[in-house]
Amino acid sequence: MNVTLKDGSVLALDNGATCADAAARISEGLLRSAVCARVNGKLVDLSSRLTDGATLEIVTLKDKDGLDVYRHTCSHVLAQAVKAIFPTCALAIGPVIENGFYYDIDFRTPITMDDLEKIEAEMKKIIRADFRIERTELKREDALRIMNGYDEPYKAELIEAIPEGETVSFYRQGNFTDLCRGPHLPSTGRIKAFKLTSVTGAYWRGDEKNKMLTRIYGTAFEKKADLDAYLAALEEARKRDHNKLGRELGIFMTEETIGQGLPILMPKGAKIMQILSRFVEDEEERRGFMLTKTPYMAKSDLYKISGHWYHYRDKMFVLGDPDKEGEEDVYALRPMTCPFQYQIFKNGLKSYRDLPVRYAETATEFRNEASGEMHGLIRVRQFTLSDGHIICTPEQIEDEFKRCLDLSYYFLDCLGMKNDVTFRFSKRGKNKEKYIDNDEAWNRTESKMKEILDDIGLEYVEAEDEAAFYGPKLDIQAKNVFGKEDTIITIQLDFAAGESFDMRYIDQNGEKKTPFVIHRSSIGCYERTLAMLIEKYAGAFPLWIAPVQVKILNVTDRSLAYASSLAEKFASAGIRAELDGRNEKIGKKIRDAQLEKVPYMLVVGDKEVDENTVSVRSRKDGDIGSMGVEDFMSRVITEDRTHKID
RNA sequence: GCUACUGUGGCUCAGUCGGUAGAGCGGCUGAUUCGUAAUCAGCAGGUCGCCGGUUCAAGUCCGGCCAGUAGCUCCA
Repeated sequence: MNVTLKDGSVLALDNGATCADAAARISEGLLRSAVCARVNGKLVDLSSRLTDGATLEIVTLKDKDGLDVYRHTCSHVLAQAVKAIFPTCALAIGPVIENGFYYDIDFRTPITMDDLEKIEAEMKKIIRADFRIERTELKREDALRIMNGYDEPYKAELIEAIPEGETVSFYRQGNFTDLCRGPHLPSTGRIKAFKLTSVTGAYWRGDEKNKMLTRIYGTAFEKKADLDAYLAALEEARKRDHNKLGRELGIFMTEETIGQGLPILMPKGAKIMQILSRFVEDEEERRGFMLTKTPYMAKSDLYKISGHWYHYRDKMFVLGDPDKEGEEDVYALRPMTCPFQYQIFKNGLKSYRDLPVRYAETATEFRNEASGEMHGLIRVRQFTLSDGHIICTPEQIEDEFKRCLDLSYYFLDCLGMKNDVTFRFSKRGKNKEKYIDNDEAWNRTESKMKEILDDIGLEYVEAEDEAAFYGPKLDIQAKNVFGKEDTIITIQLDFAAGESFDMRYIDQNGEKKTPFVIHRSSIGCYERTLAMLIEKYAGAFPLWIAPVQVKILNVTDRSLAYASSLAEKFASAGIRAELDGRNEKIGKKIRDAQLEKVPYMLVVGDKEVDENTVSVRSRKDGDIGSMGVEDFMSRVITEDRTHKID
């Protein structure tokens, strides 16, 4: 029989030949590095038999799929080791993830990090034993009986989800057998470098109503050196953690007597937020937005109209007891700005000529997040959102949506984050209780958004069950140093607000019409965006964002008066400068300014005083020589105005 | 909220078998006036997260609470 290889050549093989036989025919080296095979585009074991006319590609660790198979086998080795040490535990699932794998296990008794070492040792034994890994297939009913017999309720539940009459596959290595679709490495000895990285909890099937299982995370690489490099890179990334760096740099702090999720922005953090919000407000104004300032709280009645009282109340800070007091006495801190800005639209009759109306607000909002969900500046209970709403005619949706995206993209560009984000089209899910019940409107709005996104040519992923309760969203996503993805900016279509808030405008024909609403953030929530910036730049912010742009360092007391006059001059020119007038050696002052990550340091001594110059040191390039004071100032002002990114 | 872990001067950490708290950095004071990543010396600073329990004795053991970290769930 013949099989076609990836390069188009044809390989003649004996009938009944396996993928491994084919690999051996190509080269011994390939057989040694082969992980699995891709036959007719489908990943299979090396031991699987080929058929005449198939297309074949031998997959190695150079291929991401190959690495995934390698790691998946590693998760089976983990399961085998765990079963050997804790025979009474029950296995759930053990998939591959972006940088490794995990296995969810019900230990039935708690385990600790110390147990990880024991498990790793057992895994090494299994790898050394080099068990052959064999695939077998069973009828669903037989598989179910066996799993129930082994007291593996999670596996049994997985099998139950498979349609009756189908066969399911198992993989056996030594005395251990696991339900698995495969494929796998040919033997356990092929694993060369792995490490178990953490142990945490995770709900069975991702549902908080289910039992919490123990999840063991691990990773594996082709070579020990690759594993070490990965672990070192992880260490390196953690040094950029905003939650650590942000505190060290005096950007924010928390205080337990104030409460969870309530960070204090210290002078430097507040400065950055002011720089950003001024910039955002000015640019929004240029693009036709009107600034509003609405109350931080409202009576429950308002949230009842918006629907938040029913869909969102457990996340709201409610003032007063709805059960005891008259409902009109119950207030709640705002979790969003929408219903407040709608009132502005409703104030006075609107004509189609007024539309689109664009409101923007630097809006502080409050959400009572569950206690375990807080994280530095990324997830907090009080935050300030560059919030805004566009009220427009249905015909204007497309243009307005594109303008919103363009604005956000402009801000991301100025922050240097344009290439760090991905786009997510968030749609309604199957759990319809979470969403406003109106299939027609959902279908219409979701297809409208898809049409717009495709027209722009945006690359995006579609996500089920991620929409707002009132409509679909375009979420702009970014990852933190731990690889965890969060939404930083969102643009949302809302088909319901116009009607529920009784918003109207008069059209060309003198008829009352209901407008459409777009919710949008332009630069996101300032706290979260700041967190991402800290991590991106490791605290060394571009000059235009840096809370301190210039540090003036006098060499001796003789140059203190000159240094001090420079500080005043810079301040009146709008340059954020600080004087370090301490009686310290210049080396010490430079070191401190470098650690503070100030973009420019000015060394001024007798020479500079005489010549009316400054000796400039850049945090990035070191000493860059001396220049006239005016020259330096115009350099800083230019970098600031043009939002230069290093 | 759930699972696991953590909490000792402002910061980073040490503190053995339960015997009454230690360092470096930082701060203050003094000396030094110095040219591109740490000058020297002296001094001060702690209800060991909080509350309770066991004990002759608790930073150390036990329980509860608070806060933090990672993950899960949820979300900007």
